[in-house]
Amino acid sequence: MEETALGTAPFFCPDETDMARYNPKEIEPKWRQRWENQNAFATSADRSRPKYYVLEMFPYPSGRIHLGHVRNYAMGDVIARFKRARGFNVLHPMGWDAFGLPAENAAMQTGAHPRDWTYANIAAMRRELKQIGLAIDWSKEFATCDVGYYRWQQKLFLDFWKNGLVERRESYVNWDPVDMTVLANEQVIEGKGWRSGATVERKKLSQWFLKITDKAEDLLAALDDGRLAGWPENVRLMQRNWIGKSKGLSMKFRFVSGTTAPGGAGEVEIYTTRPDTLYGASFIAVAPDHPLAQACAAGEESAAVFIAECQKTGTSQEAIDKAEKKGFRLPLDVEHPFVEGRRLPVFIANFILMGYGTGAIFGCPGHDERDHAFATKYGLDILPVVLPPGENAADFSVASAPYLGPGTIYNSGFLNGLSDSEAIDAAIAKIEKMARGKATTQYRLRDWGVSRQRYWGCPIPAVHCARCGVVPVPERDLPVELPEVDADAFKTPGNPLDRLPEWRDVPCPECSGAARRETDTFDTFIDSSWYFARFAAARDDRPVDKADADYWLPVDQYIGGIEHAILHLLYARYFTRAMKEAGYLSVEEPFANLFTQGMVTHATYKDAQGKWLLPEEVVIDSGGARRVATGEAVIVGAIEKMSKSKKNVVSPQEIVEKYGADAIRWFILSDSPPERDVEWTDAGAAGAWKLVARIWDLIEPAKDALAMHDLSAPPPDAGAGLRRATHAMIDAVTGDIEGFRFNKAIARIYEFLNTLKKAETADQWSRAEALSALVRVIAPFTPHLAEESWAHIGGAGLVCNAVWPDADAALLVKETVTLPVQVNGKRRAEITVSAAAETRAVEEAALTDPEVIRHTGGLTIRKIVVVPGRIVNIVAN
RNA sequence: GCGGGCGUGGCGGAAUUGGCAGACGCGCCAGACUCAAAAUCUGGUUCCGCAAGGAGUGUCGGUUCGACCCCGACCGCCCGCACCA
Repeated sequence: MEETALGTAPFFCPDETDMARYNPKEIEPKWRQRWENQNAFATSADRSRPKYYVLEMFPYPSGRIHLGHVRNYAMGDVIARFKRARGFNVLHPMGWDAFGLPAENAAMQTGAHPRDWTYANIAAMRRELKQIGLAIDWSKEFATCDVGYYRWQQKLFLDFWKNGLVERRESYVNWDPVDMTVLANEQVIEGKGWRSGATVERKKLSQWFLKITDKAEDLLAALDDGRLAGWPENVRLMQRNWIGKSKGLSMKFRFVSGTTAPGGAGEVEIYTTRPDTLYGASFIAVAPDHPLAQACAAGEESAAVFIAECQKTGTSQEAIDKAEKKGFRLPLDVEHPFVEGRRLPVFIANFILMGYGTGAIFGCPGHDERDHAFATKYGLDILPVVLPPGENAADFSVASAPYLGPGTIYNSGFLNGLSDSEAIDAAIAKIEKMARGKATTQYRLRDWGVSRQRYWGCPIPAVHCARCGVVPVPERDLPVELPEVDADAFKTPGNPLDRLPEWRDVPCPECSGAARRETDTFDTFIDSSWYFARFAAARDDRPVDKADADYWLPVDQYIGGIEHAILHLLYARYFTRAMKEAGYLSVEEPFANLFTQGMVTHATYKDAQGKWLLPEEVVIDSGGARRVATGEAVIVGAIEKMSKSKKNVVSPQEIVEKYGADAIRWFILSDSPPERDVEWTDAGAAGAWKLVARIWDLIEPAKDALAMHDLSAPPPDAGAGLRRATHAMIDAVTGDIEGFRFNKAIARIYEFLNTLKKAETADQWSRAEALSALVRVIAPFTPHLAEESWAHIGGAGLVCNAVWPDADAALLVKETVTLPVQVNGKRRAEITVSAAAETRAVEEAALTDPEVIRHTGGLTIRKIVVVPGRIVNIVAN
């Protein structure tokens, strides 16, 4: 791991003298109290103004606010405050994604009940969030574990069920054979159960599914038809790949006469996206779950053993992909459809997935990575059938590696000479003509399994009756509340709900016979798939109020981590469509604009024994990194995402305590582009504190400046340099906030501070205008400082209610421009010309410049490139 | 394994999207203030070179009057992968 170079200066910490300049500890709580007293951020019922719904992904109540949260909510807060200042009716709510596994883990470890643990965390985190000074309408707050929320989720599920969006079927879970419990992927560490250490197996359970694949086509179409124009291209691309639409061929291979498939099947159906490589086929492989494999296993012990072996891989895609490619030769061969007499062996293979296509493939080792590895291992033929452009058929080989690119088909009978894409069409046409298969469309997307065998989630409102089957809980019986359990119940593996007969055993809603409740709870992704609608349109008697939802949705700006690019965002898009179908919403896309922010990182520290150390245990001075307590040397490791396991976490509370909320907000937005990772450094936070104090130093002598100068009256000196700088700053900052370039907005503010400081000779009117603009543009970033400053210079009301300053276009126009002049691409001189100068005049000015003459002496001028307003390049030799 | 992203001074980053590479901040250096230090203020700060000048945006190659930006190959790091949220 690379050692990290860090500044060696001792950390600055403001002392009493500094606090006498500007004391956030007194000033910040004061303004937060005023905002609360005046209900400043309450969402207005006034529908005449244009609305703006800004939402950050709501937090999981893990216990403490971390800097990632601060970054996320600070960004949303800048947008919310900015849009308020621009006259929008802003909705900016906050809530808690409160169900989930960590609460049960905590129960196991500490004996605290998940409910108590969760609500205590919410209370602590709410307190911490409020200290950041967010412009949030707290009256909208809810947690997904509130019965008042999840009862409406149950209602939505029943509606979806009625509408045919819900299905029950079998699927695999990770099973810990020692603890006898279902494991989350997260609880599987290198193939072993996290508590028992036992090798995890796959086990089939009957589970609930939402049929997201039915909407795959529209979920895909919306990515490209402009409905998601406000989303980053990379997220749309990831979703497109995740949905994974492919056009291919489903076709049947006949078993060679003489070999009989168990169960009597005469053929096996495969799916392929590369029918152009059919002549390169050298084997057939089926998934371990394929009926053919299962049938063979029934009569053949060794096949059953192999299949059982395959089941010992976890359920995650990564685990399946990375497992060594293994196969089991079945006593079956198929006929090649085009080549008389060619026989292909049939295998069961661990890398074939039953859930995709038909669960069977033909292997073409010459042109597929996995098939190549498989064929090499089992000594199968590797035939090249696609010739790359520019290659010679005699020399080209795929013996050592497959060729995956485009090319011309050869060694392939009637397909010879066609391009790969022409050959796909030709092969499909031929197979269709032979009545052996047909062109089909496949999606990689699988249906959404929503059952979880856990306590701390929303109960699924269903009852299992031996006579009536699976029966929905009647709406009058909603909510199905989570029953009370002892905290001790979590120490026993498995789902406590299974062990509560008094809750579990109920009469069937239809026949009143003995029946059992569904004891699975919902995937917490469901909770987060409609919370935005509930924020906008909560009512006590239904999931959402249609009129409110119609006014507020879609969310105008959604902000959250890139780690949610696929699952959460795709599920929310699906759920919105399902809610529209059930008559609750009018939109199908929940988030008009999406911004994905980067992570907060920090250097990692270890002691000589390799134990992780907290940043607060480490001091960095001229002697390098040392332990505060003992003085021993500390190893400085890589800069990584803040995580508890590596202890590279900094508590926002400490920073707020030390420097104030404005400083933490300013720094977290200033250092990196919002979409990129930001490294937290104490020095950076200290720098932000200095900035806060510096702005106050500038404001302090200007008491009542706004009262003394009537800014609505004409300025005394329209062309003054300071006025130009002020309006250029307003223009730049406004554009940067709208474009989510907060770091650049902040750089512009710094630049303006430097200008303002130097403009000591400017008239008082222009200075008042500059300060008035400055205070209003810093308000979204450092709201407490802005309020204090606004009051000090005599601004009317609260600055959070003040209108955003307008840039005067007349002051943005430049009269002259300074152009660099290059000679043969190297910058040699600079000329200043009128902004309206003609190309001829610019050329003239460039050629007569003494530096240009010096560098072109003795050369012939071949060409002059003039890019108006940008650059001049003289080509000479 | 598959999918997505990133790579620019000592550090975070900027570059109007093909037009002055290094805005702004941190750090560092020098000066002012101070008995002194911190804080504050002023100036400097990509590298090599006294200078003229030269080199330079992960590496190699290409397109162009002109490339951090576009194209090709490679190297390194990070994120996601369906039961973590």
